Amino acid sequence: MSSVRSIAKLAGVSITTVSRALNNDPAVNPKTRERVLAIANRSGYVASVGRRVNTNIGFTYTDESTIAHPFDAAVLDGIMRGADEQRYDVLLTNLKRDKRPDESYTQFFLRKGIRGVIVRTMRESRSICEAIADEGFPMIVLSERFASPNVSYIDGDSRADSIRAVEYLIALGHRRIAFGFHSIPDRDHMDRFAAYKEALDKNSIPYDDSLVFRQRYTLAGGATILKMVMSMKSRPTAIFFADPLLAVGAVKQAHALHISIPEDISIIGFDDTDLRFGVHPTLTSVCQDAGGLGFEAAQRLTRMLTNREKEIFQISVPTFFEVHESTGAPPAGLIDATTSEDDGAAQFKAAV
Amino acid sequence: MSSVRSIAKLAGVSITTVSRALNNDPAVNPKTRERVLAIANRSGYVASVGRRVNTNIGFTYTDESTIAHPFDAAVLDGIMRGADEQRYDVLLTNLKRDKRPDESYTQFFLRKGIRGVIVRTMRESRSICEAIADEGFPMIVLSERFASPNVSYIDGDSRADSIRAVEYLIALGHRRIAFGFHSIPDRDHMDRFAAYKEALDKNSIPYDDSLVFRQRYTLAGGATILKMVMSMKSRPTAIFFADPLLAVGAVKQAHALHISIPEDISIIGFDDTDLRFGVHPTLTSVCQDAGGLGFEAAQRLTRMLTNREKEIFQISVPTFFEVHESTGAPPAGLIDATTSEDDGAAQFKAAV
DNA sequence: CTGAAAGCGCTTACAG
DNA sequence: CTGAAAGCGCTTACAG
Repeated sequence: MSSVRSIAKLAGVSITTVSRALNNDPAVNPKTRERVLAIANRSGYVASVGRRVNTNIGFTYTDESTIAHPFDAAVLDGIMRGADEQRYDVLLTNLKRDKRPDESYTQFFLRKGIRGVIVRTMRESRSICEAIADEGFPMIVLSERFASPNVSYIDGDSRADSIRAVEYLIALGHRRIAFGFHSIPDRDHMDRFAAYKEALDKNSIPYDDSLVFRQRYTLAGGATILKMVMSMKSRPTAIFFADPLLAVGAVKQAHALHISIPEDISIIGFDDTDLRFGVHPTLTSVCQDAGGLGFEAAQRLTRMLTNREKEIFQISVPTFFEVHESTGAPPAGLIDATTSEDDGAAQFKAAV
Repeated sequence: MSSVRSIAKLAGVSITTVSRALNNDPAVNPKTRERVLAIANRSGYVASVGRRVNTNIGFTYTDESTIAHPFDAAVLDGIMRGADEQRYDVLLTNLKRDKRPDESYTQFFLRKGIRGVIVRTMRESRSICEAIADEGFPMIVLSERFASPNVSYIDGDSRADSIRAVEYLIALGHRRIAFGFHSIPDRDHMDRFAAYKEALDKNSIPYDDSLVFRQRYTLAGGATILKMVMSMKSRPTAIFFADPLLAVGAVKQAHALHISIPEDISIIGFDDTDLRFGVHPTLTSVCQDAGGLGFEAAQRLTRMLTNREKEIFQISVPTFFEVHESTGAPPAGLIDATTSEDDGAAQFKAAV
């Protein structure tokens, strides 16, 4: 391996001069510096000590990385913007892949050159976050919540707006409202499911298990839910989706079946980014600013590192509810579901 | 700052023992190790030398970071998968923000702990890539091409498929084919524009400047192009978009105007990810596997680093052309544009 | 299981 | 503008 010593030998100077050249000491003769740097670069020299700054925060997955998902991409973009102020860089790592069984989390992060970490975790790996917090390593968990007072987190709170969304449908006259979510029982989706039930309850609409649809969070999952809803006897007149892709997939399927939104069915989506604007009609949605979550997490973490303080953050950022064009009054014939048992299925068959 | 010395003092052991504990030497008494690690973690100890591995590649922007764009997000996802095999991590950095004027690119990267770099650049910053290559630092430029034989790059070659796409429209009977692209003169878009012209030329269709539309790469830009096309006298019967968002925006606008695709107008999009599937009808598209580009770049770079070889890669990955539902024969009344001067504008007005 | 001492990589005050 | 020497942070063969 290349070192100051080997470079000094090749350049015919002392290690002192090599060190100075590498650190841009103005005292060094420019020609000497040139020669030294050329040799250093050619031999792949890497300082094993010293000047190398260490201003990385980690964006770390406990399990598989899912960086291509719109939510994660937006979060990461926010993290980069948030880390900018204190001039930190962002290192993407994966605990599952690289942590050695014999090292602590702190050791793992320091080995990677990480001074603080933003963690993205699945439900089953929550204990990892608690362990990192117990070690005292600077950390913020993204998009989860913890009861323990020493685990920092930032998450979006979609509960109030999910209730608002369902009540908006109720105010428009809807009574049979379907709920679509994905089959991974993460906190966000369970929150929204609870909110859906709470909104029904507050408005004395009985909860009906047959109106709840679980699918993989894909366009096909959303399409499936739409088709199932439209083929039901006394079908729902609205669907509230807790997942962006499901909502988009449902809209796409509606077009394919010549079902009009919102004339035939109202749809409310959930959006972490800008997907609601990519379809027609623009989706009335509960919206979460994923980039904002990442920004906030990174800014707080890096400020904490700069100030060398130790703080615990437990922050819930409320979502916001946007009304667009995908919601309206229920179709006249279906307002009272009990008196028009078969209209839904009939209309669906006509559409197909 | 915390060091082996200060920790040794606090723990009441020698620096030797501290070093061993930090490196998980099995010879250390577990209780001693516990005590040392606890102190190390508490005092925020960071090894300034030694064991810290340095297996980072950089994903570096020369200008602004655009990580939230679907193309970049997909690329990064591919990079992470590609870096996995050799167990590299990915550090996101920005040359514009952090490079000191007095340091070489190599020094910048080494200071950041980066052993090789994947560069994303704008047209105006191509010279930076050449400078990095001249220094001999391991690098692959993503999604650009270079004539210089010592600059490594990997890019998607969409030219052949862009010609194929336009010729597919011609084969369906289209003669007036509009071209929509964004206003940033990057290589990709200029390539596709050239291909559009070449396809017309090969088929003896005169190029018409008024059928070429430049807009910002937003949904609104695509919507504008669709509206402009539909309101033209002797309007085009098809549009080929060189940008994903423009195509999606056009489809959305068509729905809003009750214009049917492909019955009223055929649309071919360009897709770096999966956007073509998110709309109805699924867009016939020239497709580029952005994740694959990132994967390939990262895998080759990290393998090169592992093998300590120096290679130059100049790789063009062909795109692929997918026919879906957004293309069909031109509307009967508009097949020969010269005989139906006003049909397009009339139909548009009726739709509005 | 532990430590004193040697030694590597690096930087820097001092001398020229 | 340069180098010999001192010194820091760290690791490790050797001794106990």
